[in-house]
Amino acid sequence: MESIPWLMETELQARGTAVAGPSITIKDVAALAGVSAATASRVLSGNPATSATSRQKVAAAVAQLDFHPNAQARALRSTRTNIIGLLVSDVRNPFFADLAHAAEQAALAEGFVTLLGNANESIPQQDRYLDTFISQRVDGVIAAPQGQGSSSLHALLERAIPTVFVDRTVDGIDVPSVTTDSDSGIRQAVEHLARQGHERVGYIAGPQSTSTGRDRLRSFSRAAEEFGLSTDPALTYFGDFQSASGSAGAHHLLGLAQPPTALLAADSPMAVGALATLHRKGLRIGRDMALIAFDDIEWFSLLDPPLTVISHDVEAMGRTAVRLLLEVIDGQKPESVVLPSELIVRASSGTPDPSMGQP
Amino acid sequence: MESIPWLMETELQARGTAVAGPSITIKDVAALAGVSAATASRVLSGNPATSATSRQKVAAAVAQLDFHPNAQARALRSTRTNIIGLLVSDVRNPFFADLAHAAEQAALAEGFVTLLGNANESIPQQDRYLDTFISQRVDGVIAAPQGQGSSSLHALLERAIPTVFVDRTVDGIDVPSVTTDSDSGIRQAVEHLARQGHERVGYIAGPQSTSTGRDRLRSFSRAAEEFGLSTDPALTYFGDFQSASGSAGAHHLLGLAQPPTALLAADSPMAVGALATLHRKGLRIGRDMALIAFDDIEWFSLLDPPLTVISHDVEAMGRTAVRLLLEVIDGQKPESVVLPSELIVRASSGTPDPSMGQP
DNA sequence: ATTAGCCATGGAATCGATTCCATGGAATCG
DNA sequence: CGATTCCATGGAATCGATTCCATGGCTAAT
Repeated sequence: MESIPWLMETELQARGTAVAGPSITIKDVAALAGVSAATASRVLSGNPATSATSRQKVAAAVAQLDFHPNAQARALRSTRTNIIGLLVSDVRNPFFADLAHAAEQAALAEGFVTLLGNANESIPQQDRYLDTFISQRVDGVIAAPQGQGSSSLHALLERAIPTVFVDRTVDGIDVPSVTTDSDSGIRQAVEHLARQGHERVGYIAGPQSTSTGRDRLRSFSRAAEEFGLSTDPALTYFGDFQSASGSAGAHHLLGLAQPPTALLAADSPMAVGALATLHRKGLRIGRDMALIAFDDIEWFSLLDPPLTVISHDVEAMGRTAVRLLLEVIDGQKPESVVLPSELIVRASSGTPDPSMGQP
Repeated sequence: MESIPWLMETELQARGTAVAGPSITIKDVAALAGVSAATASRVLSGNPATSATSRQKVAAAVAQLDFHPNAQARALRSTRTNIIGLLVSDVRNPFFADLAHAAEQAALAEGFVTLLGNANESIPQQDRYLDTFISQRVDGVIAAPQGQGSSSLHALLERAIPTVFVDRTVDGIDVPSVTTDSDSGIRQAVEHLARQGHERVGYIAGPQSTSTGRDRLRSFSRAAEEFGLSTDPALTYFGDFQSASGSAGAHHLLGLAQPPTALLAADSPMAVGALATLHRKGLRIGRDMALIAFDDIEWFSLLDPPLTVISHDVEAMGRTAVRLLLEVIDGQKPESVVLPSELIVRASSGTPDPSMGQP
């Protein structure tokens, strides 16, 4: 048993604040255990070529020194970092918060830690993070991508860094993905509104630089036509998936010469923004103006009236993304997964107010 | 100009999916630029001891090879990782989502990336992450800690890893922190309720294993006494800062022999839970039962009635935490920062319904 | 009993960047 | 014009773990 002078607790305590000493390495552990660094390493990584004796001695030394292996050194040699990069657009959006939580927990269960990046719907910032992920030599990336395959995205794929897209995809880039089949939910929503007697439905679209923005708009247009709603292009407002654009969108649509009697927002922050505008204008939701949101959030059902939404299982999406990513890391080529969406009718989508639309 | 056969794009493209080749190192860059690795390294790290010629040649080589330096190797030698660890309890809580977003953006602006950990209000999971942060040799940690200084927390501090507490603190651990002065906001809220004529106010407390849970309860109790409200201990329900416990708390408090006429929840998820219970019971908020939440959230003002809240500046909290952390990393010993809180009166905190409290 | 085979072990090379140190050439000064 | 300083540069050591490879001690098989 050796004494390691610069580790003596008493000395540290005496100074009040600890001072960074030379950190403990596997050699210290090996020396204390009376084995070589190679053997200590084998014990730590669970290599079966170790005797019970050395396993026990190394474990004791690790505990006594409170040894925390240097992840950088390990990663450098073994080319595995046990880090995954998670790129979302904004964790303040509850959808991405749920997604990030689910992915992070699933990754942790598999021994990975998560580097989080918020792209803020900005392509330069997305690229900044992808470049960082490359430099960090992450074992894999889960991304909700934006745009049409930026240079950093190509750099990622050229280096064969395992990547899975989540929520969104990029045309022409063949990467496993976990997405939502927005079409079914939107179709149900439009059908539901048509049945309630709505004819002019305003659509607050997401940015057309995202696959979800495009897909949902296409689904909406197709369904509007199918169920005989107005296909007036003025009824579509292009937002950016953020709350302020929802407000602006609602404001714009309500100001049309022929305003809609119902609004459908392509994500929840924009729905919240639209809600705020409707409140400000004193419109009663579900009576003066119907509102349906894509994405369900716990408290949407607590609003008065409770919001009709298109719901999908975000937690499953995060979990599945991690599962697919692990398969890619493992050298497999998993199939993409498409999760269902469905309409949940609550009380914000009633029949149109006859006083609306007739100025 | 050399050719690097395994990097030829055509070959990669031909295979459809890229195959991980030997990755490009600084030696490749140096060779292509016709300088030594040492010089290339100096250029890359902005060391002034470089000639304009080599700067230009290295830059060209970096661009041509799309070189991304191996962060692990760099960290191993230089003992700086440019990674900070961010430990929160749950990003699905909008408060922590805002905090995480603000901290991550501020860190990015300073050249740091963020490892995110969700402790889920679980001490073992908190420790798991702190241990991981130690192993990753992060340059600093921002944590919303729980409990009374776990072993991993001490391990962190013994190693002199720069740490800043955010939102919460741990008694007896002297670490710079950024917290909210909950007391002023809670005092205002209680005074406001007293003025409205409430006498029995139910308090849905946070877990007493957190400093915020304890502080807010103490503030509430003190204010209740000061303004002459009932100090009946049955009016305090102990939740865990998560939504379900808010529901349970409201349910429990409403079932008392002498139920309260107002509820105050110590964080927003519990307020949402309480809201759900009130809805389910058909109670009109602000009329049958007043409700005030600690933490403001964008859509609280969109509820009907808009929620009275105790608000604080979460974005500033995240930004400040990063600033303090950088100061600690820089060897300084910054003062802790306490941010103010204030009551925002909206419509959920009206006068008590005389029919309540008399079964 | 002798050899083949297995297995735990330690020494040494390795991962990729940074940094210390010695060196040689140009610039500057007396 | 010779001596001194300055500065860009390359070689080599280094960070801390992993892993290849050779070795020696055992057991098992003939």
